[in-house]
Amino acid sequence: MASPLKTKQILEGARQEFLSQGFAGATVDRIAANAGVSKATIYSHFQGKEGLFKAIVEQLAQQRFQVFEVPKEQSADPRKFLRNLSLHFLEEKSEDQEFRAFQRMLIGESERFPYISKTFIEAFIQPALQWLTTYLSENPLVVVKDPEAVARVFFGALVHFALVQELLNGKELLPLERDRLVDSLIDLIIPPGTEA
Amino acid sequence: MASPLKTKQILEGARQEFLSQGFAGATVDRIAANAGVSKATIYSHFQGKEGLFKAIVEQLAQQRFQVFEVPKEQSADPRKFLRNLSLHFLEEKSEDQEFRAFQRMLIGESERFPYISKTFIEAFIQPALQWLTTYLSENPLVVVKDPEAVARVFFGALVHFALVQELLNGKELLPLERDRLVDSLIDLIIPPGTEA
DNA sequence: GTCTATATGTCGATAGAC
DNA sequence: GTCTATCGACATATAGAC
Repeated sequence: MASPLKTKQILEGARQEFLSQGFAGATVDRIAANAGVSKATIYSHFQGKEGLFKAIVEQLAQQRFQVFEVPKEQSADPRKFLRNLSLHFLEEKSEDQEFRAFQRMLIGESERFPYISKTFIEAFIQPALQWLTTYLSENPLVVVKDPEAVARVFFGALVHFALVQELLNGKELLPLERDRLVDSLIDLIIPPGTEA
Repeated sequence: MASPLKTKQILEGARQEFLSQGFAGATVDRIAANAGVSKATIYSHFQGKEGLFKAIVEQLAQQRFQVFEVPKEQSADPRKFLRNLSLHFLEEKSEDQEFRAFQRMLIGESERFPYISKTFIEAFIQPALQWLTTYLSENPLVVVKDPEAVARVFFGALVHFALVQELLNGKELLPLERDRLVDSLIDLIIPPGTEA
C-alpha cells in the first residue's frame, strides 16, 4: 500500500510547497507536480492534505531542527565561548532558508494547528533553554541569580534579532551588526573583568 | 463611487477574516457576509482581495499599533521605571488578541507581502527601539556602553518572551512568571546598587 | 451605489482502467 | 500501486437589473 520511493518524493514536494505557501495557500496539485506523482498517489499514501501537512511538520522538527548544536570543546573563557556560540547560531539560522520558512509557517499557522508550535517547542526551544540554563548554573565562572530567566533573556535576544533582521527584512530599515548585539549581550550576562 | 458607511463595514469584516484566516485562507464571501454587504460592493470599493488586504494592514499599523506608550511621569528610579514599563508592555500585548493575530499574520505573510513587515517595523518596532535607545543614552543614572544594541536586547527579550508564551502556547510547556523574566532583565541592564 | 445572478476557474478528493 | 479523468464544492471576479 506504500512505496518508499514515492513516499519520499511526495514528502519532498510537500515540504517545498507548504513551506513557501503555508497550509491554506498550498495546493495538492502543485505538490503532486513537484513530487512527480499523481494526486491519487498522494491520497493513497497520506490521509489528505492535513495528514500530509502533519507529516511534514514532524519530519522537519525531528530531522532538521531538533539539534541545538554545542561545540564539544568548551573554551575555558565563558565570554569567548558564549560569543562564538551566539555568532555561530545567528549566522547559521540566518542563512538557513528552510529554517526561516519553517519559522514563518510555524507562527502563521500556530493558531489553527497548535501541535506545530508544540512540536517545535519540544524539539528546539526547550532543549536550547535547558542547555543554556544548565550552563549558566554550573559554570563556576558565571554568576547569575536566576539562570532560567537569564537563559530566556539570552535566547530571546538572539532569536528576536534574527527574526526582525531576517524574517521581517529589518536589515535594511534597522541595520545593526551582529557583533554589536552579541558583544552587548555577553557584557550584560558576564560583565568584563570577571575572569578567574 | 464610495459610501463611507459601507467602506467602514467592509474594513471591519475584512479585518476579522484576514486576521483569523491569513490571506490565502480568507474568502471574499465570508468578508461580505461579516460586513453585511454583497461581494459586488466590495469590488466596487476596493481593487480585489489583495487591495483590501493592503488596506487592512495599513489601517491596523497606523491606527492600532502605532503608539508605543510611555508614561508621562517617569519615576526617578530607572529600575522601577523600566520594570513597570516592561510588565505593562507584556500584560497589554499578551491580552490583546488582535495584536497577537496581527503578529501571526505579519510573520506568516511577510515573504509574500514584504510591505507588511515594512509597515509594522516603521510603525511599531522602529519607534520603540528609538525611544529605548534615547532613554538608555540620556538618563544619567543609566550606564551602558552601546545603547542601541542594549535596546535591542531589552526589546528582543520582552517580545520573544511574549511570542513564545502567548503565540506558541509556551505558557504550558515552558512556564515562567513574567516577573522573573523582567526582574532578571532589569538586573542585567541596570545592576542593583547603582542608585544615585 | 448596491444588489442578485452568474461566468470562469481551481480546489480537495475519488472512481475506475491498467 | 499508480495513473487519467472527473466529481461537486467553492474560489475570485463581474454583468446587468434596480
